[in-house]
Amino acid sequence: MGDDQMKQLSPPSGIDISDDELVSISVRDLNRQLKLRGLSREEIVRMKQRRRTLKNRGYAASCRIKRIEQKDDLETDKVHMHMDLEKMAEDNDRMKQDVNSLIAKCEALKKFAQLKKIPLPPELQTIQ
Amino acid sequence: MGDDQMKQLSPPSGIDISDDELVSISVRDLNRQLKLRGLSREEIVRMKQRRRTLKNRGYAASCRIKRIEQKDDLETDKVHMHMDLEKMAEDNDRMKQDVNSLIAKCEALKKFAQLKKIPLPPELQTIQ
DNA sequence: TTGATAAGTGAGCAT
DNA sequence: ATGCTCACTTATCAA
Repeated sequence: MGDDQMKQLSPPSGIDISDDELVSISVRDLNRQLKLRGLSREEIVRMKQRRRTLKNRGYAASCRIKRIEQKDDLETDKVHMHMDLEKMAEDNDRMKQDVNSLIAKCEALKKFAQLKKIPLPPELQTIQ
Repeated sequence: MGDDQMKQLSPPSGIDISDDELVSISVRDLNRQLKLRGLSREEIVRMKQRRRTLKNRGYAASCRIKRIEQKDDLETDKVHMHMDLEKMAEDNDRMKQDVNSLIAKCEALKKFAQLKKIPLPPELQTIQ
């Protein structure tokens, strides 16, 4: 399996190509280069594996970034919903006050009618 | 660095102790065992390293589990807040209707008064 | 020494 | 082949 190049993948066997070049180059171009310089089958396999490893390194990084972003999104959502909830609760309180003051107002009007002995039509007798 | 035992940490050099035993045994007992059987300094170092690696494997696992749980918690919170928001929105709508019907009721009472030519005291003339 | 976590590696799955 | 994700290893930091 792995044997000589652990973190330092760079030039494994006399071929000078940087990690950056190796991951970006197309398969076609890579094959061309490998043939152009006469590399043994072993060396070709190793070069391909190095490429795959470098690719994997990148995939792992984006995977981590993605995970963090998703978590951030969830946390942002949470904050927003908290604000929405608070705003709605305020609206609710305000309206509860409105309802109470309107009920009081109707009561007062009806009290006034009673005081003046004015009979109200039945549909105006209920409150709410 | 690493050389012979990658995934298969178990018996690295003739000493029979399972992964499970090795991670659970105390440092004191481990040292006792290591001396009891005559292990070379090299073997002792490797055994210690194997123990550390096994421990780390466990830490990594709990780290993963923790991450998943935190995400689940966030998602659960989100669902709950969604429900709270909906419930509050309903309350809001209901109260909005209450306010409107109460306003209508007060209007009707005042209309009735006007119709009957009954003068209202000023504090009863405003609505809301 | 112990525990936690970020980065990197390989396995395995899906496209 | 490419990309993603899991489990594992290693390095590193904190307690």
